[in-house]
Amino acid sequence: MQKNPQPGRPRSEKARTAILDAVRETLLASGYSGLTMEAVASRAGVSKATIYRWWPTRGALALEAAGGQIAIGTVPATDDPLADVESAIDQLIETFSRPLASVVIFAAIATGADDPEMAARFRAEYVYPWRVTAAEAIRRATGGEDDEAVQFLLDVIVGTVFQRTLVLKEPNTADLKWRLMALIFR
Amino acid sequence: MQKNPQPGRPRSEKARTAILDAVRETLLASGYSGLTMEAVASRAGVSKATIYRWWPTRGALALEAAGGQIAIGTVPATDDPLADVESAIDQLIETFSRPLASVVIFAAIATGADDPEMAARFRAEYVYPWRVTAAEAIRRATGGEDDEAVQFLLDVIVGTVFQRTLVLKEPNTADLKWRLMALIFR
Amino acid sequence: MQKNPQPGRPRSEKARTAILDAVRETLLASGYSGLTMEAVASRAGVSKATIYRWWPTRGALALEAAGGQIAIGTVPATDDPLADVESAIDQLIETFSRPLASVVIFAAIATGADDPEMAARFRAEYVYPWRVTAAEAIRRATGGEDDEAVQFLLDVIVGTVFQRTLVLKEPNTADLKWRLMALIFR
Amino acid sequence: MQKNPQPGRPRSEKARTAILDAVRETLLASGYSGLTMEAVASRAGVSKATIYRWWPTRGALALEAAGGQIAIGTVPATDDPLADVESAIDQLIETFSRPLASVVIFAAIATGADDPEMAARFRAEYVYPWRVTAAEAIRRATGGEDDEAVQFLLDVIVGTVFQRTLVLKEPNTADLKWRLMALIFR
DNA sequence: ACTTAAGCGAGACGGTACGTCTCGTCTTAAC
DNA sequence: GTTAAGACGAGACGTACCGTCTCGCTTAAGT
Repeated sequence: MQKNPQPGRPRSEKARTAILDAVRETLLASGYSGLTMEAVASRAGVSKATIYRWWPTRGALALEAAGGQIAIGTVPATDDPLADVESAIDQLIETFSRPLASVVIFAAIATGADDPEMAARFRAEYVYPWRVTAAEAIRRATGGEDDEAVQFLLDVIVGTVFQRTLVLKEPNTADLKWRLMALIFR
Repeated sequence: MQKNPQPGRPRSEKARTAILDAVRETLLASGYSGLTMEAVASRAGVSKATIYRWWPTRGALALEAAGGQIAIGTVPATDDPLADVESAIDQLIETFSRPLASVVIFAAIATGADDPEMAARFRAEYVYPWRVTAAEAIRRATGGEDDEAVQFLLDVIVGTVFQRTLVLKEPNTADLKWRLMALIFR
Repeated sequence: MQKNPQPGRPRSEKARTAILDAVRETLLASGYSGLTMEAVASRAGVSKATIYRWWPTRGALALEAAGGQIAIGTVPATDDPLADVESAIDQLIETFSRPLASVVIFAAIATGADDPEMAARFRAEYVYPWRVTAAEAIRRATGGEDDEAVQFLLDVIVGTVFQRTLVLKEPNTADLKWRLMALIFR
Repeated sequence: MQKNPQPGRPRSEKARTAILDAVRETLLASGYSGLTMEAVASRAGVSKATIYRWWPTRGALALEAAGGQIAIGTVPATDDPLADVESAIDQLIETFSRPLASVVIFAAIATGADDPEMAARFRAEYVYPWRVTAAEAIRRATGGEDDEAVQFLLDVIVGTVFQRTLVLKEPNTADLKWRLMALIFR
């Protein structure tokens, strides 16, 4: 027999969905710089106040709207550690190739300059899970490197893939995985 | 006996200097997002029209103002190729550690999403010279790898250093060079 | 049981009043040429957008702000038609002597060169009512002149009073009415 | 072997003419509000500084450029004083009908609000000569009215013609003269 | 059924910055 | 010394978004 946990009109799921859809459409159509609150409100048929009631900044909005697209998948632990590392690299490349990824990841990194909190949240929510499981795979594949060495290899992988796919927009990702594997494991 | 090469009042070197100084001060004080044309004009004691007369966008302004800070130095070719590669990595780390570098490089990358031309100019002017000479050093140090392999190694170096120093803001850069050297040459 | 007749936040009467007051103060202090949107906004403690939301041009703003000062009063129809014509002339002289009248009437006439619509609105709203009732008074006082003759006499009255009080800024208006009465009625 | 009476390059008559022509063209094409110094300079193929060297304001410029069009002709003194008054009214109507007159006279009056000096110069140079000779004609035609009465009649004439032709833009000026004559001389 | 309280749309509000325009002044080299 | 060219500081233009606010109206749960 619980108390009314929240009196009043409940949050409109319809508005929430319309807003997040509008954010995705706007990001794809106009990029992060075109993601204005007014544009989102207008496209979603929603009042600006409703957006601000639930998301403090457009960064938070973009992050939540694109969440499903930018979360890097975790790496399973099979009994073939090399295959697991391969799989970690695949996850990374695949995520970075998604339509919204480039837009939102750039924004997250660039906004990080002004707003470290958002950058931290981005990493914690969307990168960290992959990082932990990928680290485990590398540790096993390399036969027990110390943590610093593993973290370094993760940075090599992330940095290189980021550079190739997002900064240089190199479309050919086929040999990227093999080159990285060869580099790391002799 | 040449004709007047440029009629009219010549460009004021004083205004130019004041503007570029104001840009640097503003970038350091308020970041790229605080770099408004009005702020620069006001700090430089200059009219907005004068800024727009010479720079079309704040991106161009930031690039020119920070130019000296973000140009990665080229790599000399000595008869110790390994030392040359070390030197290339040093140049990169040292450039990325300069006060303005983080701000402007993030901006260049983020703006690149909207304005590929600026990203291209950034690379051509400030990165490419280093890249060419660093590639040559790697080629010699590795005993004549093919170009694709060399480019890949450059991306590994740039990506890793970018990731470590700018994205993760890892202050400890001491072992970064040695880890990269060890990774590449065995 | 009516529906919400106007959705959204209602117009701020405070802002409206502050703007119109600021317009009047600015007109008196700096004339029509000093009536900039920025000056009004600043003096009224209001954003420029709020002004533009409700008035399309500074002309419309001046007209509305000064409306009460430049509307020429209508002429009552008593059973002494000569007294009514006198009263019509008095109204005119009195209106033209008000503090804002000179500034705004000049502006309305001068702007009329570029923007006939504003001149038309000025006449329709602030002059026409007087003109109709004054015409009726003249008609009765002259014993039924045809309309063209009456309109001509109105132009004589308006033109002469305008010339004397506003163009020549002749302060002595005492004999103006009597001279006009004498001219028109022998 | 005379001394150089004025050292240096003499004033370019060509530039002067080009400027005044450009002023007239601009006034006709864009009205007084379109008469910007930049527009005149550009149309005349002349530098702005050259304009400012010789005319202090655009008002002075307009007045000089349009001078020939807005000077009201003087009234001859024949032995038919009534005909002379008629002639005075004709001069007025004819002047007010010239292409540039409306534009410049409005400007002179409107600018008069800010800059009384210009209004005074306008009257002294372009209206006063007519006014003196017209006053003389009226004095003779009315058999020696006192000066105040004559000045009043002049204001009636000027005011009425201004009102009809310039403010109301009434194109039919045929009966205007006769109505004024009838009003003044019974 | 009635009350209460939050959610919602619409849209006005004070601000800030935008990029453009014209002003009147200035600085140069050519004439 | 005057000219054309054109850069300059100043400051208003009208527009776009910002984040906040004030309305009247839903929409449900608790009475």
